Amino acid sequence: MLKAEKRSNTASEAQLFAALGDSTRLQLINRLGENKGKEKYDSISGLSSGMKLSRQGVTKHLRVLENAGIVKSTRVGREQHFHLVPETLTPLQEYLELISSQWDDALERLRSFVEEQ
Amino acid sequence: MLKAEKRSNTASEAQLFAALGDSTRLQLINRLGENKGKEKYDSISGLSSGMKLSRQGVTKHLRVLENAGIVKSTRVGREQHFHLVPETLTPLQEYLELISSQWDDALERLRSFVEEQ
DNA sequence: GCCAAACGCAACCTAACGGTTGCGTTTGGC
DNA sequence: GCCAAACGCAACCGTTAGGTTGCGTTTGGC
Repeated sequence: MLKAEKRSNTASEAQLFAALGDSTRLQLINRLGENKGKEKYDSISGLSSGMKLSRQGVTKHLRVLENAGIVKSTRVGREQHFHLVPETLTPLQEYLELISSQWDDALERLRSFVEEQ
Repeated sequence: MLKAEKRSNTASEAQLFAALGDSTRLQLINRLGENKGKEKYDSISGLSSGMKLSRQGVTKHLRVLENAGIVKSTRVGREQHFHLVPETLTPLQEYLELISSQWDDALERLRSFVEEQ
């Protein structure tokens, strides 16, 4: 097998970050996190109630999250229930940690370089 | 002083995520991480060389990153040097961890609920 | 069996985004 | 002192994103 690329696929990470880059969608994620298991709130109508925008607006945002793999949905009768898929976000956590650690490493190299002078 | 909100400001987090939600900008961040301290690559022209888009295109992306606080710049003569500010990203790491932990908690509550039956 | 709830589809609109080009200004180096 | 490098500003363009409205369809409950 070929070795994995050093840096994973920035395209898919960009898609994930972009999906999180909207405050309405972050609100939806918050609601799904807080009300996990409470059926009343994880349907489209349930999630829409209390939001400022229309049901169709909420639907569009949920589709974005679903296309990114951040949520999944199941149909139950006439309702569609959504739930989080937090595993999808772990590559982002790793990426953010990588940036920080790279920066730390660079700082370390710089420090030792300076000390050698 | 007032206590901080339970959930930080989703608006600024959304802005940060949005700034990361573009593969060109992730590339720029990667370059700034890899070539930290190498002056040749942290200027606008340096960062533009090897990219597919024009210098002005790169400039616009750098401004987005700068407005979000992910990079900062300093003027040195006729060049503008950019560097990462990784601290800006820690709220995002915390947020992602919060989602995961919330989900775990909810799972735990569900499990104990089931076991009580 | 009928009505309302929950949803999908599609058209439409405006504003923002990603990108380019053209041109002017400051600055470094020979 | 002159030229080219590095950059800022502004106009422009096509596409996408966020949001609405209208209407049709499936489904649950009384």
